Amino acid sequence: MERSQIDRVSVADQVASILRQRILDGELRPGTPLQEVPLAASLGVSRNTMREATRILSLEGLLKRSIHRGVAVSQLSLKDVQEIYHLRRMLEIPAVLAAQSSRSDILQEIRSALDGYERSVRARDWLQAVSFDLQFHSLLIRFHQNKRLESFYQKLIGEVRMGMVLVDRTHDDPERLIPVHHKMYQLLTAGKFKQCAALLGQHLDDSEARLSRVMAGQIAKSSAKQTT
Amino acid sequence: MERSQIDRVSVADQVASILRQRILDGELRPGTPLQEVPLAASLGVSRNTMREATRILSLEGLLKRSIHRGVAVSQLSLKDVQEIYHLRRMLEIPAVLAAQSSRSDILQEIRSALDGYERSVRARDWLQAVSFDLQFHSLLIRFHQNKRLESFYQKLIGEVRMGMVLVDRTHDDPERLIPVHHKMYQLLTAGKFKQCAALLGQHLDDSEARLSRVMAGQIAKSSAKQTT
DNA sequence: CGTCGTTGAATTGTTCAACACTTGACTTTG
DNA sequence: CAAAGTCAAGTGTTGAACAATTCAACGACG
Repeated sequence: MERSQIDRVSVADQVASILRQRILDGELRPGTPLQEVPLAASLGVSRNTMREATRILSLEGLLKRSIHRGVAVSQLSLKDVQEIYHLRRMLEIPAVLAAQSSRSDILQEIRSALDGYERSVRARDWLQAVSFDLQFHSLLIRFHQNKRLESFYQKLIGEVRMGMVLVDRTHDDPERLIPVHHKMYQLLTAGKFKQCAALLGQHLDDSEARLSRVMAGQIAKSSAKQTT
Repeated sequence: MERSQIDRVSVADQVASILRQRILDGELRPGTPLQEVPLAASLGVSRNTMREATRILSLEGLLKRSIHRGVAVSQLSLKDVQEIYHLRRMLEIPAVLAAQSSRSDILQEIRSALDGYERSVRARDWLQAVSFDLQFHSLLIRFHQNKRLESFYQKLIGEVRMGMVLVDRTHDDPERLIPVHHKMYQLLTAGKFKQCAALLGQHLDDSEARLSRVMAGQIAKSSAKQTT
């Protein structure tokens, strides 16, 4: 295991980060079982360290642990999607309402997330586009100025992203979402928080519907055993 | 380590539960350092298992992990208290507003938490009183019918409780809180959700102020090194 | 023919012992 | 008295071993 500079985090944390990345990038798809020995060997760490890493990710909700049956990448159900979006509405909308134009630092970051999103969409980089989209929303949460809330929200976003990367790029048009985000940004800078909140609410409804469709297809596919 | 029946949870989870209990009961006070070897030995488990347990609790926020410096029971700052109560208001008040008298199952549980609270106060059992108080509020969150929210809230309540058990029983009158909770229950059963939410808001402000006072004293005490 | 133990390999759960690395306190030195 | 060096204690990580459990294959039995 390489150590370029001074580690300020444990190896277990690093391993967790690597796996988290792979899950969120869709490289490890929901349902995929992870075996301790081969995985630990492939990353050049001991089994104990790997166990700590999987423990971290299972507490984050990205992995599901069944005793004596190993861990597997979590699979969202439709109910999960409902739950998550209920929370997103509950957290993001008040965030926007509590926003203040004075927080130009956050607004600026939102702006650059927006730019990054447009760039990624034009470059057809779906993965990066999803990242910027979710970063846009994460930044809204920052208006609450609450660390605990941010980390909880981040956990939710991780779960959303796990499903998002499975979206069929050919049938889903990411370009469609640019104007909505742009409009929200404009309303924010103009101090029209209520209008922005209303638009955000619609956007979240739309987003939920889209993700639900994906998950429904995904669940159907996984329940049909081997039909290659 | 005794195993009475069929374990459906790992030893690490059990150890985590034991430590969680000790922290929430005030047996392990904020700031207390935990050493792996003696602790593992005293509970009859290996160091690795103990590490998994502390990993769990540190992700729950009950323990603080400093690399190469060990773990210690978390110490809430005044800012932490503010953050937590901001969240409590943000979650509990909408919960009450989303309540429905039809959920008589929850209402009934609230009722019994209330009864338990009164009983504990009369029995001068401060620890149990705190438990019932916090259970009362946890039940309100149930109106959201959202598992993720419940577990997040439970984490917050754990942190609150860690501070609550340090309250000076002699200077603080737990009996004072009975009428407020009683009134909230009445308003709930009567379907007067808005009034209930308003009262809850006041109650939370009061509760925050009280806890802040405790924490301020606690922090002052811990910053003054040895002055016995 | 199908159901129910039995067996056994594979995998996870847990322990143990060792070593590397970091920290903090103590000691030495200029 | 401050800066550098020394050292013990504690954490981070490893590797190997053993126990416990699961799962699938197999065969006995009704």
